[in-house]
Amino acid sequence: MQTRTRIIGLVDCDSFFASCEKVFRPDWRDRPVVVLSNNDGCVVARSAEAKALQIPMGEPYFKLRDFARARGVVVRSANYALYGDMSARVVETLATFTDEIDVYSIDEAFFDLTHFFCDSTGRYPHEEEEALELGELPRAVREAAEPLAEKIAATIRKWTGVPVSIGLGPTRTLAKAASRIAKDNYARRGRKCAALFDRAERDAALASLPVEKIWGVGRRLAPRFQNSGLRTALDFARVDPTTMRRFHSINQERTVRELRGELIFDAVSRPEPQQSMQISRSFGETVSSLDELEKPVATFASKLAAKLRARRLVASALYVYVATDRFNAKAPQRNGGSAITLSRPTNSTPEILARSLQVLRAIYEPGFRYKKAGVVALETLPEEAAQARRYLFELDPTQNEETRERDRNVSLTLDRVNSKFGAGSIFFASEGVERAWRPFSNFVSPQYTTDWDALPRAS
DNA sequence: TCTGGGGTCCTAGGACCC
DNA sequence: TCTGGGGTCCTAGGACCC
Repeated sequence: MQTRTRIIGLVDCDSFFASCEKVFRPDWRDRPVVVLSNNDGCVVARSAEAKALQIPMGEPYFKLRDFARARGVVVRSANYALYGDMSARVVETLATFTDEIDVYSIDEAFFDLTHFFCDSTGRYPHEEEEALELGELPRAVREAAEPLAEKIAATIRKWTGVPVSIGLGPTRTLAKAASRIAKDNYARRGRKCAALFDRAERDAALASLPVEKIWGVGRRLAPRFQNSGLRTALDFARVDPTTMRRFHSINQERTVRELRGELIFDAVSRPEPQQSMQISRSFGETVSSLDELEKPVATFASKLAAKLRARRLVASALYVYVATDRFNAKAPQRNGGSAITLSRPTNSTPEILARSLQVLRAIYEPGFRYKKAGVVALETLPEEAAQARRYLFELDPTQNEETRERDRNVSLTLDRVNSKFGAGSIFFASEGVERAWRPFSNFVSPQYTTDWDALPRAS
């Protein structure tokens, strides 16, 4: 049975982090810009000019430094406060066109335009007059959808300064492929959008897309497909779905179906609540003693609790891990971690902090130079769900209501002060004042949009 | 000083049960 | 005598995404 073809779009910001940096520095408009990961470790975003210089994604900065200096590449440390705020502006602009949006990541959002083109009975005009195959649209609709996408892209650019590409298709996987085609062919076509509804056009486009560029085919699987003669997305789409499942897994079967125009991943609804949340960092310098290791772990635990509260979630369990430098082959290696179930789901800072340190003390082993640690909240639940559950279970006798109330108040005060005076204004002594582990961030731009003192000046 | 951080889903295999 | 078949739950590991 064939259901009505949906019009699914993907807004994909071009070189997002690099573009955000350029918005506030017009003088960098034509310069290569790269943005580094935490700890100034490796390249995570490259402007078009930087890509033209063949700087690879993921390149460690220490390998790039001399080249960047010689070629006038602008190098920035990641500034997530800025990118998060710019991302919200892009989504707000998109929301002026449609309510049906699923923010997929900091630089991508899916949306649905089906309702724009259907009449009051939910049908497309002229749909009966054309013999439509799976994933196809009536010609008139097809020809109107792409200009609308162009308009959305132009509006986002105008209102936020961020350049975006938009792909349209009957499924998420095809919308994603279309956005890539729009990006790859922008110079030649001069358009920021592409659509894959027409069967012949779709086949031609998929034939030009290498198999490793398919959404859902990564670094490990791509060589396997190539070895069996599947070199393009079109080759891939032509494999029988059942065969694909037998030789690979249900994920690859779904990808085949989506490339054929069959809707598998719904466009806008992803109702499942988040299941885990973590804070982890590599350290600027290795640390060895338990005493020193407690500071970053306490800091991550504290940040994690605040992040849980911000999303109105609680954690049912915690996992704490520590690791040595995996790139240092000469140093003895250790990866240790352990989980602990909380007596009751919580997002209070004092409790998460104390329990995290308890786990750390249990897994700590002396004699290693630790380079990284992380604290993970597991089995996260919405606060309301946890609230409702309280009445179903016995209260934990080891912790009375008074203590919980006090912890809640401490957490609320933390949030208020840090929101008013800036993140990190107050913190627990166990987080430490001297932070040898603090990651490097040597080239960070101002918080142009979230800090009054950093507003750009017009002169 | 020299290589990021935060997520999701699926599968295989073991333990255990009838 | 001689080792079925099916189900569930859990965990570790691998794959993917940005």
